[in-house]
Amino acid sequence: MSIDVGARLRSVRTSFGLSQRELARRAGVTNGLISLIEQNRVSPSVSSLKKVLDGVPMSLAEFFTLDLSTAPQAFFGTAELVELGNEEVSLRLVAAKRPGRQLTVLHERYAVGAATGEEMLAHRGEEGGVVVRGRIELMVGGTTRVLGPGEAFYFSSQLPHRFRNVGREVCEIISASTPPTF
Amino acid sequence: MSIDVGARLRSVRTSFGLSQRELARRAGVTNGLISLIEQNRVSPSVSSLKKVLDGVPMSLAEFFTLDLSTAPQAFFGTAELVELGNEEVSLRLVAAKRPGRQLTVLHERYAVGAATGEEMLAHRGEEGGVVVRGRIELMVGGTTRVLGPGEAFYFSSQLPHRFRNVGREVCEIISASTPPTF
DNA sequence: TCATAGCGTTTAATATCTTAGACAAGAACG
DNA sequence: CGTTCTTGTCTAAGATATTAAACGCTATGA
Repeated sequence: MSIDVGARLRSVRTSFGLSQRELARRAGVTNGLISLIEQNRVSPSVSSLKKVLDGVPMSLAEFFTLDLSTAPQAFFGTAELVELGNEEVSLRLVAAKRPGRQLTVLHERYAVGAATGEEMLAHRGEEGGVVVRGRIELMVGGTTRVLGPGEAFYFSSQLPHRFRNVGREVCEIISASTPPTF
Repeated sequence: MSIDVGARLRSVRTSFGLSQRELARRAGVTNGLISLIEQNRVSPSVSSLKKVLDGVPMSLAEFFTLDLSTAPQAFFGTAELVELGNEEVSLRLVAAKRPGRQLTVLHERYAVGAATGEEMLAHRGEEGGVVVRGRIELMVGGTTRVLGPGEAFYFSSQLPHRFRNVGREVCEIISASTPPTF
């Protein structure tokens, strides 16, 4: 069928967190038009569709290139995270199935005494994160430091690094790295 | 008044070698509408623009992604070929600067008056080649040109095209096909 | 020279889009 | 409980897109 412009526009608008009236105001059209377009009650002229998209903003090329089937999931429940780790170190991956992902976001959980291994890790890219609970010993390059809740890290992954839980309780970290390693 | 829909459509139509009436017939609209759109006298509705593009055929995404400034070079003079071979085997590379090329070259021979058929060819992929001997008339899109020894061609096979030997001797060309067989 | 056929353009009538404004439903608040 | 936001929807009137048919032009050929 003829390109579901309505669904595309609604998807775009809501993903930007805009109401019909707010988008209409930015685009210089009426809210009623947005409504009619989204219901496919009318097929907008290219010029008015462009005006609408200018309010987002988004180009016509991007609009028609959108793949609705791969509507980016923005929120993930605990059960929707993919478990990648082992008994000692739990790695819960966010947005695992998202194609073309440029980030690896992990919810890491280290058992008492657990570490990322005897060997130092080293790979391309950068990574960073924040400690949520417990205490983690982080070695980066030649430097070692123990981080507690609220403290954070960010370094080039090419530097040899290792994580180790030196506290008396489970340690949790939220981390991100690029390019995606998982 | 950005996004020159009229110029885009005219570029697309002529590159496919279609008249306004022929495109209108294929698309199921009137020739007058094509004319008005190409002059930017009206801004077509998305639905009618899609109908028009269906007659080419081309998707809305491709249409709005078109880069009018970078029209791919379709013809190459002798001086525009890049010499890659040695004394034993001479390799004159066609469209050397074209990125993402995916071709393998073949050898064809046309008898006097021979052609690839009355119908225009159109298929996926790309093709190119060099005339070795004789003269060949090549139609690509809306353009026709007679090529002689040393001259060459390279175009997207989606553009309607036809070869015809208009000389008085056998014509040899080195042609290419896609996807690459070697 | 006239006739025919093709081309892109233009115009008047019609179909469709777009606006302005009103409507009903839901949420926040006193 | 109302009041006052907001949300998306709907409708009649106005603006614009689209059609059908004609125009002027160029080329071809009898």
